[in-house]
Amino acid sequence: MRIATWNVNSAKQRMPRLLPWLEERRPDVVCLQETKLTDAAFDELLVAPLTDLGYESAHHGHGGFNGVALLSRVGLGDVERDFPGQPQYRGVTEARAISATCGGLRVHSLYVPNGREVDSDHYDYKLEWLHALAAAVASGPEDVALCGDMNVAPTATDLFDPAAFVGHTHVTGPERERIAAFGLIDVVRAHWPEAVRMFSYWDYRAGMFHQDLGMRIDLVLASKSVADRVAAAWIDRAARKGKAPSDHAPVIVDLDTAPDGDIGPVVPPPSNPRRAGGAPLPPRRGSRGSEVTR
DNA sequence: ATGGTTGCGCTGCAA
Repeated sequence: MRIATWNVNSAKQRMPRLLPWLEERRPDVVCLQETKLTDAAFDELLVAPLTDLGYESAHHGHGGFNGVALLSRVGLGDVERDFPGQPQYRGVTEARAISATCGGLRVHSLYVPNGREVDSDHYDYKLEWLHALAAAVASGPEDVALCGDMNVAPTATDLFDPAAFVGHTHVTGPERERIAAFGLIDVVRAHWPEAVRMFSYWDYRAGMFHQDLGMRIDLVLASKSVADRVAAAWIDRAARKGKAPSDHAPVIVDLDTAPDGDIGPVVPPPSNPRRAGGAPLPPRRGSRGSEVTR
């Protein structure tokens, strides 16, 4: 079962990237953030093309800002908008969380508040929001994956230059402590413990992507029961390239055998015909191939 | 350069 999460920065603007990406990567469960749509607009724009691709979907949004969605081809049960005890910002409950049971797993699509400045009410809101989410998740099912834009870089390795972030949000002790307090496993980092420049977000401005000056703030945090099933975990950096990208790249996690031994939906081969069929790579430059050295 | 870009929805604000 393939799970993906992607902050699309407007589902409407990203449709020309999102739909072909779904066809190419074939995720079974997709968590979207920053759709910036109302539920009515999501229904009008996306439900028909998603149905054609085999997805059920659920959306939670008020338009303008925020907005989260779940897409699934492996069931979409017990959909919940917001979470119990979710804090408000200045009297408003923002559309930043939706969860459902997909393929036997409780999946959350989350858009954690940005925090803006450390000395702001938005930062306090961010910390409260993460604390309340941890309590809500702790009282939920054991098999869980929190997927989304956490707006926290877990460690200094997740930043292009730690010195550039001193005094800013996304890197402070309290933010990182709230992420750690979930007691869940950051499955991409667990899969690539030594990787550097493994980013999921690059600011649109000043050629940050071109210079590979990014951050890893889009995470899949999973219970050990789920993390033990991870066969692959990676950031789809190619989706940040080209025309009209989001400023975030998707995160993709493949789970192998389910706990009951059912292998579940099999991920089809890539649609790219040049790669389909497993054509052998050309020999490496300087390779002697199978020649026997005398 | 107190900068840069994108999106929303009107004009400045959020990211």
